[in-house]
Amino acid sequence: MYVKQLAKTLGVTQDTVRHYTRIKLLNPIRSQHNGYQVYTAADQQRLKFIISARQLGFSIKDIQQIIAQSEQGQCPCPLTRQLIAKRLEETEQHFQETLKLRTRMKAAVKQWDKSPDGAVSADICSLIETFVDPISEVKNTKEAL
Amino acid sequence: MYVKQLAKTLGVTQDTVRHYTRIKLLNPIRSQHNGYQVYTAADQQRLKFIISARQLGFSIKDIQQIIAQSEQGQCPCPLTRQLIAKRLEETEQHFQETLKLRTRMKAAVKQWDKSPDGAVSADICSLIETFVDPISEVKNTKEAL
DNA sequence: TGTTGACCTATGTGTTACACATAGGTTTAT
DNA sequence: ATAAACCTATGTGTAACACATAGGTCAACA
Repeated sequence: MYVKQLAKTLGVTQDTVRHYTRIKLLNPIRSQHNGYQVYTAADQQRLKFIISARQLGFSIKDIQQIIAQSEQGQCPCPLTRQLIAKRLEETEQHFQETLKLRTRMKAAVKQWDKSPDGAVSADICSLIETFVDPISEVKNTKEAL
Repeated sequence: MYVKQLAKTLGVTQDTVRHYTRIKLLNPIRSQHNGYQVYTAADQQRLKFIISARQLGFSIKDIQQIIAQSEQGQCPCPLTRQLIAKRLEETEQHFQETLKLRTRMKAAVKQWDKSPDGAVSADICSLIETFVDPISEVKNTKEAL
C-alpha cells in the first residue's frame, strides 16, 4: 500500500502520513522496485491508533512514548492516564484563554460598531488604541474599592 | 534605551522585542558605539500598539498591514474592522474545537476511571483504543434513526 | 518499441510567534 | 590591567503538519 491509499483509507492527508513516517512513528518499507514507501497492515493499525490518540489531545511525543513503552512489553495504560491528566490541564488553560480572547474580541467589535473611524493622528489605529477591555476594567474597578 | 529596558517597561520578554525587531515591526537604531539596538520613544509607542493589537487577537501580519496603511497616511480603521471580523470567526471556530476537545478528554478520563489497565495484547493501549466518544455516539445514534 | 500525458512520489522548505542556547562584547570594580 | 557580572546579537529549535518543486512511474496509444 502506498501513501495515497493509506491516507485515503484512514481519512488523513498524505502529508500527515509522510510526516509520521519522517519522525519514525510509521515504519514503512522502501520498495526496491521504485523507491516508494510501502505501508503494511501494521502501519495501518498504528496510524489508526495515532489518529485516535491525537483526537484525545495527546501530543505526538506522548504517542511516541506510549508506543515505545508498549513495544517494550510494558502496559502503557498508567502512562496514558498520567499524560492525559497533564494534557487536560493544559487544554483547560487553553480553553479559558480562548474564551477570554473571544469575549474580548466580541466586546471590541461591539464597541467599534458605535465608534467612527478615527482621524489619522499621531496614533496608528484609534480603534485599537482606545479599546478598553471590559473584563480588566471590572477587575481594576473591584480592586480599586 | 536598550532591549532589556524596553522589554521590562512594557512587560514583555527581550525575545519578543528582538523578534519584532527582526521582522521590522520595530526599527531601532544601531549604536555606533557598541552595536546594540537603541530603541526610541517611537519604538516604545509602536510596541505598545502591537501588544494591544495582539491582545485583541490580531496576527502579526495583520498588525504589519495596519501599520503599513497607517504609515501611508490612510486611516487603517476599515481594515482593522475587516480583519477582526475574520479573526473573530477563526477564534470562534477554535473555541468550539477546544470546547469539544475538552469535553472529549473529560469523558475519557471519566470512562477510564472505571476501567482497569488493559492487558498487553496485540493492541497498543487498550484505554485509547476502546474509548468511545459520547458526542459522536449521540450523533451516530441520531443519524441511525 | 517508443512516447506522451496523467498520476504519483520523495524531499526541501515554509508556517506562527516567539523561546532557548551559544558566543562574545561591555561595564564596573579592583 | 584584569576579573566578574552583565548584557547583547544571532543561530537554531519548537508543533504538526502544508505547500512547492522536481522528478519518477504507469498505462495507453502510435
